[in-house]
Amino acid sequence: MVKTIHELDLKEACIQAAREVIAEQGTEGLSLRDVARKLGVSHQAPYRHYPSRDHLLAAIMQRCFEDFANHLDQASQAHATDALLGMGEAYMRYAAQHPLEYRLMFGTPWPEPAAHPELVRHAVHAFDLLRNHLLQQLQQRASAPQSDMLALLAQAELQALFIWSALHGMASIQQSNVMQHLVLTPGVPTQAEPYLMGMMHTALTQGPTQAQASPAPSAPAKKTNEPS
Amino acid sequence: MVKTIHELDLKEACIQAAREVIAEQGTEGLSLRDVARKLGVSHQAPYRHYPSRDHLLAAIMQRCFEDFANHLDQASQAHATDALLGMGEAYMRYAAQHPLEYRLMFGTPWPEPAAHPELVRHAVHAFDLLRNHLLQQLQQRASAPQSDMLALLAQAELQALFIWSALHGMASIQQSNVMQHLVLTPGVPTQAEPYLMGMMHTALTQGPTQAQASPAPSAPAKKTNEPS
DNA sequence: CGTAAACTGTTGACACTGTCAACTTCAACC
DNA sequence: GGTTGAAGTTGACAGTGTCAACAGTTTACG
Repeated sequence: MVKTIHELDLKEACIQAAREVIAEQGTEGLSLRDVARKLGVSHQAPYRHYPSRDHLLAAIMQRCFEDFANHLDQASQAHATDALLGMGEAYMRYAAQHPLEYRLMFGTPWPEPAAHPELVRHAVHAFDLLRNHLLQQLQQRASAPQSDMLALLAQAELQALFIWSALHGMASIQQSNVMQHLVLTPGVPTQAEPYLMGMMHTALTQGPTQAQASPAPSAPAKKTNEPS
Repeated sequence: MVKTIHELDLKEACIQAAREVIAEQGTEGLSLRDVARKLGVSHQAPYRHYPSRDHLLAAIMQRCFEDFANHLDQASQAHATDALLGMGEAYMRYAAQHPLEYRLMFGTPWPEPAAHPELVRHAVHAFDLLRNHLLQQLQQRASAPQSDMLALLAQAELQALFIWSALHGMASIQQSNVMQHLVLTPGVPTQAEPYLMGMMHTALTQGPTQAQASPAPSAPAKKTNEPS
């Protein structure tokens, strides 16, 4: 039995084969024995490189996060006039073009988080891209040169979480089959995404209003940023 | 062998037992044989009432959607001053208190959508609650009595999708273990949710701005609503 | 009433999965 | 040359969803 299959080492080939399976059948349909068959090796061969199925999954998720971060970074640099809008569109584009990878990253219950520190590092990096960009933008607009650096950072993080929430929420909803059954007014499904972008833009330039109601009082009504 | 277990019929008992398993071990850990053992019946007994594991899952999801819709409806009525804010808080509260049920509804790849029309009906109902409330609110604010009913509906749907996206996104992120590893500025995690509510409020009262950029032109820049 | 059908539940099997344990190569190194 | 360690193979075990054939009970109907 010729074994011309491992041009690259098995460890790498496993990831590649597994990603193909995932792109076809989704995360749930992935089985170690399947990738082994696909590579023409015994069902225990992958087990020699990954201690468990979850470890292989973690490795794949890590790759996806790398790709995703690169995708975002590239787009923000290409879209010079409004890098933020560029990142937002890139985010949605990635989710639309790689639905199963996206679901793998953000929709799958993670394997024990402590056991895969590398995975966490790569996942956090994608978020940092967004946060740093927002921080930089806030610093440019801030009138005083060093106006409470920590407050600016917190501001950027809140904005980043808001943006991420809105984008992820819409991407997630568009993928879930629920959307197709909603019986919406004709133009709405295609308008939803640009509308969301517009709403985000409004909120980001105006800042929050009438925040708290019943829950914990926490801080005494954080000052909002008002550029111009 | 006494069979005192079926006070209710097995069909109902299955759902109840399965929900317990899900609340303990998550959706992935659910097995028909497990609920059968838990009920003291043979492994094929549940199979007599549900054609497959997916059908049982669909039945449970349906229940969850009922509970969820009731939760939202109750909250919106209780919070008379600002029903919309009430629904938003209720949404986040439900997600926080029933994380696994929430994940089951919105984070699990659905079984064949066409095979479970009842499920779709109940899922859509929760969305309709939000949409109808927004429509009613828009109608109250509209100056002209019948100012293009269809446009108002579309407006309500866009707003509903925006709200849903933001809420679902934040809920989903808070559950994903990623949030815990982000190393945020101290106050931020607790401020994130009220901040999001404030941003949503701003966007809803102001309307979208600077929507389109590069993608499809589509409609000629829909007019935004500007109350007052 | 009696019989047949329908429903509900049981047992046994099959293919499939992840994972453990023991076995074979086989190259590298002192 | 013998030892060691890694890489890969085979075989087994428990667990799963699902199919098929069987048994008990309830219901329907002539």
